[in-house]
Order: sequence, then structure tokens, then C-alpha cells
Amino acid sequence: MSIKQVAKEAGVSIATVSRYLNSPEHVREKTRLKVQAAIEKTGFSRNALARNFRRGKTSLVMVVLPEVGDPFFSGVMRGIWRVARREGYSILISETQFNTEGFNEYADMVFSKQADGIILLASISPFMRDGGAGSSALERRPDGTVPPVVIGCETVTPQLSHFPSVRVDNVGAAREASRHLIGLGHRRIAFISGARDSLLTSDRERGYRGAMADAGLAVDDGWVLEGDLSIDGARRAVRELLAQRPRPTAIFCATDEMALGAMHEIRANGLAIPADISIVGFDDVRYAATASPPLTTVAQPAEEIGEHTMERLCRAMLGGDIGAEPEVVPHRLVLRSSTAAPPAE
Amino acid sequence: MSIKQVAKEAGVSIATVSRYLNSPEHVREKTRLKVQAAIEKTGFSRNALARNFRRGKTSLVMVVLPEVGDPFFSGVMRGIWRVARREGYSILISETQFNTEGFNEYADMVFSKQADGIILLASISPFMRDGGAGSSALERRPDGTVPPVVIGCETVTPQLSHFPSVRVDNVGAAREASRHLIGLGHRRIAFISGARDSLLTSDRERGYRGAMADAGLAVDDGWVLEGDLSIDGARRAVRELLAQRPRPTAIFCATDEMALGAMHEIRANGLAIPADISIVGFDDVRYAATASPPLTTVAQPAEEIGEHTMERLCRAMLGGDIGAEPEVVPHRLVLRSSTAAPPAE
DNA sequence: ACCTCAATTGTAAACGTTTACATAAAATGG
DNA sequence: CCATTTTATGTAAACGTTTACAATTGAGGT
Repeated sequence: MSIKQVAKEAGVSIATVSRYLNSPEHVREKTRLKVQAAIEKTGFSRNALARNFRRGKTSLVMVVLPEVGDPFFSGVMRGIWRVARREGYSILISETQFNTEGFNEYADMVFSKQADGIILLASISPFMRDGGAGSSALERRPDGTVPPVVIGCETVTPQLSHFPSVRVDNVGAAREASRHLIGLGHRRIAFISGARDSLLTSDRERGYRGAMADAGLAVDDGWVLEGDLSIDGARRAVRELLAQRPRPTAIFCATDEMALGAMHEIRANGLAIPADISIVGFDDVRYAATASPPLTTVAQPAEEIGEHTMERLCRAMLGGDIGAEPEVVPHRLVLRSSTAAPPAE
Repeated sequence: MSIKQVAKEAGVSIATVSRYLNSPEHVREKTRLKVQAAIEKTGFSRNALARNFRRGKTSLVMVVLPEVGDPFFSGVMRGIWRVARREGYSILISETQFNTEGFNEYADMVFSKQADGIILLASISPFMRDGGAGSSALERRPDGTVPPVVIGCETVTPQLSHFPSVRVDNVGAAREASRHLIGLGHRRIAFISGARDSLLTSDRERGYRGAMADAGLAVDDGWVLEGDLSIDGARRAVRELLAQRPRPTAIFCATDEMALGAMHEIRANGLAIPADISIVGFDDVRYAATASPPLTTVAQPAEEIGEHTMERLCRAMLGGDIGAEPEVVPHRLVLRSSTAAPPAE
């Protein structure tokens, strides 16, 4: 079962077996065959636990995401995945279930060698429930080391800005999407954001507000609602919006997930999309195209984001300095049929 | 950084520090405080690599699923997750991307101690690309041991029937769904299955054929198509179905994902659901309810499946014999508005 | 045949824990 | 206060690798 038995079986030393496994070119043809035979005979498989222990690496990367089922993150995962495979890493995942606390818990995973690096796809606060400011794992380390962490497609909270990120220009994209609605003639445009502390959507909200300001349109207090990043949250928000008089003629949702929920609620109230209300989403998940009507949204290159994030993390794990600048990847406004001119008043 | 330094700092032996970490109740209050102080002073965090190595466990469970973004599996994952957390396991995930080969690769992960156990949520063949029959990891082990594996919500291929599973009664549920359509008056009912070798959908196809036979209805060869488990696959299948004369009046899709694709394609061809064609799905993913019209489907208790699967795996990893019987959990036919009587001829 | 140098193999230490066993200290009972 | 039991701590081995270094072997040149 162990290298030792293989060595005995093959009549060589354990070092030779180890070399056979790690650098076969350094062992003579004849010995190689002996070892190979011994391995097959004993049914040996190299104990990864011992190996990783000895080498001091786990070959594991932790990916923290809000929810496994999210179709957008699924694309990002695929990108991460591809690079991880190529570079010999396996993926550990952790769902936050939209709980934003716990960065330290994750940082500790690399200090305690449960993972070599971390990719944060979720909003995570650097402070733990119990600890106050200053208890961040970043500052707590006596040696001042920082774990290899890359933040994918997520706005960076100030305390986490030591870390690099890979994302689209959320502000610009949201501004563009909002401008599209304004260009169609909408004046009363609502915005459904994520949870109160979701960093992801705050930039998008900024873009929305920017576009409104640019067009000289005031944003009514009741137009910006929290949708909780969920279908149900969006439906609740829409119910509030529909009760308003005059009612908004368009809704910009910070994620497609919420846009899908919003569309459902609007239909449930007997209104038509886009005749009565226009909807714009963000992410271009695969269900956006099959929705009825197909959803106008901002496409993010999910797989590319994943790939770049993982590539950057790999460099960090190798010990290289990868800086802390965000890498901005291109977005694209995808016009479909959920948007049209507002109804005549 | 290591237990050794903590021991020195605290003026105790390394064994005491270890005991402090693993069974604090076995160290005296006074020493406990000393050790605690030393740990805080040195910023020690226990090296999981060494720990796991010594204990011979990884505390990792590999979950193999076709695709991370699938909303149904996401529910299952949540259940797995919950139990894993409670039992102290982390989750490694592996996407098969619908590649059904490679069971051995996964089985090897537990033999090589990269994971303590495996949950298969995807169709996986026990034979590798290169090896022929008999090269299965199950038979290759000289000691005849079998890795702890549980198959969640997946029909078992004969070679994998050594392993337990947790799932709904796919045959019965599909039969019920088909009967619902027949009861509405449909006679020409098509079925969109998964990939050719997808075990997941073959039981559902069996149920569909059973219901048709029960009702004395013949199944036309052209009515059973492969949908590839994807939106696009389903759309292709629907295109074929719509070209038929007479055209089927109802389509039973083996998964909601495909049902969503089917609905989109039907609408794209100017037909109405359910007025022209009724649709039934399977899984009750969260997008089924928000679809337009809301989708009639078979609900599976996804989280429960995940929980039971993980619980069973835990027992297996503890060395207990958990048998190989499938555990059947209840399903529920959810009637929504994508089904109605067929159009008058 | 001898020397040199390179290629190959062996020896043994190390990685950071856990844990059986031995020892020391405290608690208990008379 | 001693004998005995219980509890707490220390010592050292072990887990299965990798790897620096030493030792051996083989080849090539003279």
C-alpha cells in the first residue's frame, strides 16, 4: 500500500520509487520496469495526504460563492475549473448563503493549510461576527503575511482592497443599461438592488444613478429597492413598485435572477412586458434568453472572468506579486425584447 | 508557527499543546491558559495538512455533478452542504460536463486519499476510456476494498449497483406525469430524454412508455428524442417535433432545463402553451414557477435528497455497512399552467 | 587497467501532527 | 501522612512522503 512495500517488492529503495513517481526520467529503464511491475502488483496508489504534507501544499483552491445554483457563477466556475485542471488544482467550494461575514474563516483556511488560495465570488466582510475592527485575519498575522486571494467579479470593500479582482466595469455597464431605457423614453425608472450590504450591486446602483443624473432625471426615493438577489426578493420589490402612482415604466434589476422574478410578478399582476413595463437585467444567464419575453441584459464574459481570476491566483500562489489592481473585462449590452418605449400617458 | 514553538513558548510539551487542541478537557485549567496565551502570541494555526496526514483522513468529500450551475443539483448541494458542515467535512466538487466516463478516476481519489468519500450526482460509467470491461477500480483493488460512494438522485448502472443511492421513484413519477397529460385528453405525447447514455432519464422514459402502454396508446418512433439535458438540445428536439404531421400535442421533458428550452422554441415558432402544446417538466427548479406560463412539473425534494445522501455517506466513511439499496424519497406532481386539454382537431 | 565524470541508486532526515506508554503530580481515602 | 488511585504531563515513535547528500555503478578516455 505504501511506497515502502513497492520498494521491497521491486528490490529498490524507497527513494527510487519516489523518483519513479516524480521524475521517471531520472531512473534507469531497467529499474523503471521493476518499479512499474511492483506498483501494479501491489496496487499501490500514492498517498496524496502524505505527499501534500511533505510538500507543504494542498493543491486545493477554495471558491467562495453565494450560492452553488446561480447560473452566472456557474459560468465563472467553469472558467476557474478549466484553469485549475490544467494547473493541477482541485476546487473546494463554500456557499455563503448570502451571509457576508466570515472572511477570516476563509483566510484561516490558507494559513492552516486547508487550501493554497481563495477565490471570493461573494460579498464577504473582512470582519468576523465577534471581532471588531482590527481583528481581520490580514492584520492578525504576526508575520504580516497575506493569503493568496483573488476576488472575481465582485466590487472590493475598502478593507479587502489589498486583493486583486477581475470584473466588468459595473458602474459603466449599469450606466449604459440605464441610458438604454432613458433613450427609449422612460423617465420613471426603478432600480432593484441586492441586499443592503451587497457590494456587488452597489456599483451598479451607482451607474444607474449616474445615468439618471446625466439625463437630468431625479430618482424618487421609492424607486430604489432591495431585492435580496433572489427571485422572491425581486417579487416583493415589484409589488411595492406597482403600488406607486404614477408607477415606474421601467425596472433595472441588478441581476438577471431578480429580473426573472420581477417579470413573473409583473405578469402575475396582469401587466405586459414591455408594453406596460420594460425590464433590464444584468449577467445574461442562460435563462435570460429563454425568458418570455427574452430579457434585455448586460452580458458578462463569465468564463473569461473565471479563467483570469484563477490564472491570477495561480501566479499569487507561486509566490509572485500580482498587485492589487482590478482587471476589467469587457461587458456587452444585449438588447432583446423586454424593453420598449414606455406606454403613452 | 508549529505546535513545537507554541510548546516552547508555553513551557510545556508538544503533546500538551496537541491535547489542548483536541481535547481541552484533558488539560488543567492553569496549563490551558498558558497554552492559549502562547497560541495567541505566536499566531499559531494548526496545520491541517499534517493533522489529516497523521489521522489518515482528508475530511473532504468529492461531489461529482454534471454542471455546477444546474438549479436542481444546486438544491441537492445545499442539503449535502448542511450535513457536511455539521459533520466536519468540506466539499470538493468536480464537474463532468456531461462526460460520462471516469468513475475510476474518482474512485482513485479516495484510494489515494484525496477525499474520504464520493457522491455521484452525475451519470458516470465505471469504465475508463482506455480500459475495457474489468478494469473498473472496483475490481482492480487487490484487497477487494470498495470506496465509500453514494449515488444521489441517479439511476444506477448495473456495474455501479454495489453502491447505495437516494432518489425519487423516477419510473413512477414519470408515469404519473404522463398520465396527467393522457387524462387531459392528449394522445400524441412526445418525450425528450437526456443524452443517449444518461441513466438519469432512462427510468423516466420507462415511466412515460409505461403510462402510454397502460392507456393503450402507441408511441411513435419520432416522438422520443434526445435533448442532451440542455436548453439547446431541447430546442433542437422541439424543432423536429414541430415538423411532424400530425404534430404531438404535448411534450414531456425529462428535466425542467429542457422544458424551459422547449417552451422557448415553441413560442419562437409562434405557438402557444398550453393552447397548442402542453409541456411537463421534471425537477421543479426555481425557474419552473417563474416561467411563462408556469411549468407543470414533478417536484423532487432536492435538499432532502442531498441530506440523506450525505448522511449515508458519512455512515459509510465511518466504516459502517450501509448496504446498497436505493432509498426512495417522495416526489410530487406540481400542476401549473403549462398543461391543458389538447386543441380540438 | 586506471582514472574521471556523470548517471543512478541508497541512506537517512525532515515535515507537524497524534497517540501509546511512561512518568509525574494531584486527589482521595484511610 | 502514607498508600493508592486518578489525573495531568512528558517522551518518543509513527504516519508516507520528498530530498539533500553520500555511495555506488557504468561509461568514456587514456
